[in-house]
Amino acid sequence: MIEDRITQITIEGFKNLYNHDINPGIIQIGKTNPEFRGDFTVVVFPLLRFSKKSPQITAEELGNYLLSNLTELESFEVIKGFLNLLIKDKYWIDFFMTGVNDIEFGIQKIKDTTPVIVEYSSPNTNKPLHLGHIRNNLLGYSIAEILKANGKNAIKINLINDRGIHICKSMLAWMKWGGGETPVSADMKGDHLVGKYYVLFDQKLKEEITGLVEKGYSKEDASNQAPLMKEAQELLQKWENDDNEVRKIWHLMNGWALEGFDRTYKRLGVDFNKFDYESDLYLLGKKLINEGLNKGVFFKKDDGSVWVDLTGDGLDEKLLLRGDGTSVYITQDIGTAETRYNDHKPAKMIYIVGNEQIYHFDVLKKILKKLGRVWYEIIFHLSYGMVELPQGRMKSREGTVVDADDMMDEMFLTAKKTTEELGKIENFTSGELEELYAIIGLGALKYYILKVDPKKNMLFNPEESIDFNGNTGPFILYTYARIRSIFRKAGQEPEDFLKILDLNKISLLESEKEIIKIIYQYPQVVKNAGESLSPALIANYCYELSKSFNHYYQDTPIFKRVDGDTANFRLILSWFTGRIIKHSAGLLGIQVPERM
RNA sequence: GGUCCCGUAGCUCAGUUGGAUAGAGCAACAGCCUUCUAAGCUGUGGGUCGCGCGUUCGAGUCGCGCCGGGAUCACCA
Repeated sequence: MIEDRITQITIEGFKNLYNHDINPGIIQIGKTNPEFRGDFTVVVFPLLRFSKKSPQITAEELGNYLLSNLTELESFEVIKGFLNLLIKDKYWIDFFMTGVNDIEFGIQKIKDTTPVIVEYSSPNTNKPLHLGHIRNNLLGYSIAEILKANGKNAIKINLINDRGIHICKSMLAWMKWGGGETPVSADMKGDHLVGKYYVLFDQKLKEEITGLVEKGYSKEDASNQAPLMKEAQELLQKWENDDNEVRKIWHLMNGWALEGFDRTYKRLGVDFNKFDYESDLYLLGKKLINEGLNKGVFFKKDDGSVWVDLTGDGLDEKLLLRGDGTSVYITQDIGTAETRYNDHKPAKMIYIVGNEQIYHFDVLKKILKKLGRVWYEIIFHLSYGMVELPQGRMKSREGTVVDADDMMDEMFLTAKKTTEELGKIENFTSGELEELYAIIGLGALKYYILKVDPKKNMLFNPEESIDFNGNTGPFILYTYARIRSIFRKAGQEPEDFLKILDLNKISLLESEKEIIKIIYQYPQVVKNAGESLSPALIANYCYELSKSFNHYYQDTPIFKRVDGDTANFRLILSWFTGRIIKHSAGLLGIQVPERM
């Protein structure tokens, strides 16, 4: 990195010019603002206390020192307290040549085999996935890919929340009113069928509660004593007691839900290294609760329920086990964390879970700490923001959710409609078109979601379809397709041009240097994205690069009407750009088309 | 009420560890296909970075206090 050289020689310069040893930390090197001439800018203000001279003079003196000691430096210019450095084209051309020959450009070559666990998706098996889950899945998948590009051993785990009172509700409704309906008989995806009964349960329960309230019960009593609620709770106890009949139905309905999820995952293009099932792990949590009781860090109330007192940590008392002995959510999370730690000894356990559960993870870590699990510190909750609709957040039970499968259908149709309107379907087979629509539709959706900073809430308006122009996924795909098209027209593959590439006579256009400089940043962007676990950085970068290329392409002939060496260079520059677009899109889980 | 997150153009979002006159896209308007894909490119208009005080040579960025919005504090997950 040339920045490191600038830093190093600046330190040297301060020693020679002013006889001061300065700390590399205070040397600020940034990109030069586009309105000025230069590639990098050294901000001299923080250095004045060492030079004891005015900003102008200090910058001049440092500039001259750099000019005679940094061979890559072409010239410099001082404006106010800013020392703008212009780097020689040769440096950029050399970088270009090295990068283009590095087939793994941008990714970390030093591999770290210590596992980093990324838990994401983690659906409940009582209802289908919605747009919020899509955000979760895309973030999880992308973050794992970004970590891999940073040389980490990312392990993707999906924890299936397949037990609990919510599952029992769907089961109960199906047992009572299902009439033996199956996904086949109903011609419905399994997860949607199970979800249908979850909603039905809720409706019937509400009716019961209303009835009870009319009879004079308080709202709270009515909710607690509604027969359906009691039945669901009994079902949960039977389940925990391994009741054969209950387990059979549970197995059946979970199977439907999981089969449905599987199809959604495949279509969305996400995958996992491992599936954990809450039903397998929740008992471990109970064991740890006992350990805590024995150690005296938890306590039991008269009704038999188990609690932990976190008031000393600024939180509240938290329930760990119900009075009837059944587990709650956090019970199994304690067991799961312990198992994962023991099984993998990971450097980090990243949980991709919505920001509504910040408190939950706070509690989890504090509990593990109380149990003496010092590794609680490796738990990192990536709390992403909600996807909101114009009328507020999505609510499954109120039917204000955007279903994941519907969403993908819609994106596919929009892609189809747009492509047809633009008249770009000639020379495609119908199979190729299907594939193209899927790539474009999903690309638009994924980019739309991932370009937003994960921790921020985001708005989705179903009335306005996701855009295909401007700062969008299709824009990026289009740029890639354009580049591929160039090679079809040029008649040879990039490697053929690379073989005969001669850069000796090339002088860079501003727009070419601009693209090379953006490519130059790529490894650092990948690194930043890995450190901050933010696919948004990759998305914004990919857009920036695409935009820059489109600008270039608009008024620069790539291989027509230019001499051979220039054409070779421009072709290879286009190829390199395309490679970075494809790679960065890949980190987002976005595929690119050969044509569109 | 306690804790946490957010507030940047009409809308959706960027804005590196504090640096130069705060950027994109959409929407609006005006242009550009006889040359490699116009899902593109160029231009115009649009801002009290919620408000105030402070730290600093310098604050959208850091600190404190307000205002507004959201999340959470369940024998829900």
